[in-house]
Amino acid sequence: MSDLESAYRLEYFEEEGFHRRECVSCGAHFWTRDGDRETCGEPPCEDYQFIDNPGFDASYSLTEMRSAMVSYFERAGHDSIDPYPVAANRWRDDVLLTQASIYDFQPHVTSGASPPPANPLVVSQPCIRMQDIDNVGKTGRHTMAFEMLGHHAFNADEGTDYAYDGEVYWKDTAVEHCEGLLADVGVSLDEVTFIEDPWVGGGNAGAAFEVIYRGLELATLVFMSLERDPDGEYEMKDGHTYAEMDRRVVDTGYGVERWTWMSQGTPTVYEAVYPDTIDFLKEQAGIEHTDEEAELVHRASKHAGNLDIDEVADIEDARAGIAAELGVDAERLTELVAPLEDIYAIADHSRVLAYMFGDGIVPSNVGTGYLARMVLRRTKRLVDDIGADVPLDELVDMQADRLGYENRDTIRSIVRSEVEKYGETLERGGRRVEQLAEEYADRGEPIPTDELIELYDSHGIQPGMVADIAADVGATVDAPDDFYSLVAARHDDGDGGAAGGDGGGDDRLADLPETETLYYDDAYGSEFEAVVLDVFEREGEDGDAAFDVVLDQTMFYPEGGGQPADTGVLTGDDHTVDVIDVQERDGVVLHRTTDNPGKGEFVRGQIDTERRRRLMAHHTATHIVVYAARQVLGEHVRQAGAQKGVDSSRIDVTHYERVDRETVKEIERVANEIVRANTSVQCEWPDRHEAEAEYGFDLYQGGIPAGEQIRLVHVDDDVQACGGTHVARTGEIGSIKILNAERVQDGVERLTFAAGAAAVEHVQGQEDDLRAAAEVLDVTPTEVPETAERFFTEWKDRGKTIDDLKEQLAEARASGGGAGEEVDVAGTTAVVQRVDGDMDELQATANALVDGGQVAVVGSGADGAQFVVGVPDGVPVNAGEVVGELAAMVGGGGGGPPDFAQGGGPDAERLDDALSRAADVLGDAASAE
RNA sequence: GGGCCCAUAGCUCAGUGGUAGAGUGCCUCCUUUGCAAGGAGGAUGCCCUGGGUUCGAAUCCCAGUGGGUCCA
Repeated sequence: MSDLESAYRLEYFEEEGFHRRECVSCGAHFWTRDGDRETCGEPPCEDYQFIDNPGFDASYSLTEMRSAMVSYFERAGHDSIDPYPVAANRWRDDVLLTQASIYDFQPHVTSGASPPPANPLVVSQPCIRMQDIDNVGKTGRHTMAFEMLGHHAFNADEGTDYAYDGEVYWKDTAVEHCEGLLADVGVSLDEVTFIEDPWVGGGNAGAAFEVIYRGLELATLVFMSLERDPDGEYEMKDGHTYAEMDRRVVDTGYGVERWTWMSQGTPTVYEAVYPDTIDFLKEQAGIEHTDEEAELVHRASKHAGNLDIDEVADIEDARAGIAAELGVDAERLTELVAPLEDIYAIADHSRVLAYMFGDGIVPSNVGTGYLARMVLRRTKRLVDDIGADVPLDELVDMQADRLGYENRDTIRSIVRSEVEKYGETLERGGRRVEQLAEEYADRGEPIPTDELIELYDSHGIQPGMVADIAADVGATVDAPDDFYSLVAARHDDGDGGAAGGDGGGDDRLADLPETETLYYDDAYGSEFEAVVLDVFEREGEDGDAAFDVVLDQTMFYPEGGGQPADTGVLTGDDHTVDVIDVQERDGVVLHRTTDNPGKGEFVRGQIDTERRRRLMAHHTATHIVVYAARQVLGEHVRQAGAQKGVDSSRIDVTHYERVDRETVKEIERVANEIVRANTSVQCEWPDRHEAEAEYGFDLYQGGIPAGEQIRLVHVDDDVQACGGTHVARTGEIGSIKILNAERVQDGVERLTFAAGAAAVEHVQGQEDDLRAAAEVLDVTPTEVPETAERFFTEWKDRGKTIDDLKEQLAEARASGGGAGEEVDVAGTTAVVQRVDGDMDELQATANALVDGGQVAVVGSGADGAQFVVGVPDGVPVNAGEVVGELAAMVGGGGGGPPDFAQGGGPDAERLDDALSRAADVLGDAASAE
């Protein structure tokens, strides 16, 4: 088994007189032009050496740095392409955020299935790395948001089957380009080291260099040339073996922020990248340092590189170490530095939010929306902590402005709405915590861990916040160090094994040719002729026999893209079989039938045209509704899921507020305008990259198709990648009726609508309902709302009147006397009375009797047999026991407090028997006391 | 996509299978005409909706609706 050592011996290094050295501090191997060099140059082996000592000839702003770098690579033969969105899930479904420039080309380009937009190319790609969130502000070099400038080349062996072939350039040229750029900005190449650092990721691997200059990693050059293979000859650090591929990808990453920082030599990267924001925040937070303090902060920053929480066990210790080195008190250092760290983090987080909202992410409890919400809340807390009185939307807007986003109004409005939601959460939580804290403070106990977990998991309140509030009322908190892992444990319920794959797997299927699809040529066609290529016998739903029929060509649309399958029949010479479902597997269309049409037979297919027309109308209408929603709600609206149907369809769209009734009507109005405009619906199959370049990633509303060509559907100004069947002109839809808007997730609104005939049917159905209601009320439909309201208030008033009357009746009964049997129990008069009313009436009567100083036993036969027993204060009879015995006689049970109890049973005929024995029961109960 | 929590007076919320509550706001009266005043009395309610269990459900179970929150 060989290692990668030979992969690092480049001809370029040989020619240029490089030396391979081993770092005396960490043992890493590196290449350098300086034969005397002993360390690799990267912290912790060396400190930063460029602070106050800029490493380039000139000082660059971020924008200047980016354009200098891009133009260098353009001169070196690269095509520059526009960056992709930070929301990577807009073109791939395996990750949420863009974390590197290579993400732009995964998975289809790196796998060789699609050609790159240019080759070689350079791109300055905005990236977000959530995993760095705790380092931001502290290390001086970490940012969550950054631009990774990558120059990429995609190489493949001649004669291979990939979407690109031939050798563009490989390791030597890549390193040469890197040094060229460094020299171009004035770096003395003797000071640069190339550390060998094998790279592994996503099933691929390869040699890689970290490029270090004056203590800072300025670039990583990755040479992806291996793929996972159990028999491979290279064993990598992940423990798997890898083998050489027949394609090779140059994947480089240059941190534009770090280059900017290097050019300026400021104490932190943040001051180089966001000088205006930092000054602004310092001013708002009222931070002023004496010369001596400023000097201390300045010196401390040179050591901040060692504060990486991923590598330092305890950040307090690490800071204490720095303080000791500077000869100051650790506490004093923290006091000075902490607010600055917060300010740095705020600047960075605001940029993250600007990217996220600018690229159309909507805050939510799921996906990227959740990440955005977390960042926003954290940022809001930091702003509050430093005591700056600046609305968060303003800070984010400053960044959005700088980044050149055009949807700044939407961004601001999203941020405001989200800050408000957070405020409500905090207020709600605060009240809850106060109560809890008082409770535990009274008992002199700390708030226990499981209460904290509950508060966090269900109400979003951090333990730190609980502690703050608790302290106000003198309560303490029992917060363990492993708090967050306890929360995580609560979510682990040992998820069951993955669902088994769907059997099938016939080799026969793999041998069949792709089915020729006729539905794209003529969406209105309904009849076709075909040859049965093969028939697979399957087990149907109820164990009945079912068949998957493969034809050479078909007009049946297989389920896909949220559009259900067509149904219909296949007719042969002897018999006709029903097609009940249609699915597609690797280009082969499977027609699920109830009978076997016979392999090799010649059949005529006929699809259910009424069903198909309705599905087409709904599908085109779906595009229109999304488009209308974007017009009305804003550009951030994206389709988050869709299901077409025959009677109605639904689409889920992202939006940061509830869609109210007025807005629904507006969307409906715009949608119907497009219908009435009767514009034609066009389909085309352009090259994927050309389509992306022209229309952007908004194309992929309904999912991301594979392949070099994609199918685009144009409806009015709307363009989407879509594989469905559509009507030819929007007018054919007739009308669109939005039936309902519901919030399916936070930030996702579901619009249910009907199109064409289905829309009319729904309106008719609703009118039927309204007329039925009007008939019951005996008014015209227009008078229904008013009448309903009048009836409802009248009904409520009557309820109150009835309650009053019942009470009066009860009092009359109680004072009228005579109606009931009176007996003496323990020196008090007891009244046993039958009153055939409901429970309220019985209770009122009993209350009235008790108020008169009498024991009450009231029974009713109105709804089964029911009793209420009331006992005045001081009479030694347990009402609950009496009721229990009486109720038992009618086959039921009962109970209640000793002074007032209820009970009953189903045996109404025995009610009088039970009442007649009530006196005895009372007597027994009294003597038992 | 999954987990958890919540829904009761206009508002904020208690409520333990047995007669629906508090604080605040509201109305009336009194006191005082002094700043978030004091006193007395009064009205508040489809206890989210629909099923189920039970003699009896605001309370327990199931489903739905609406909201919150954590995780991937």
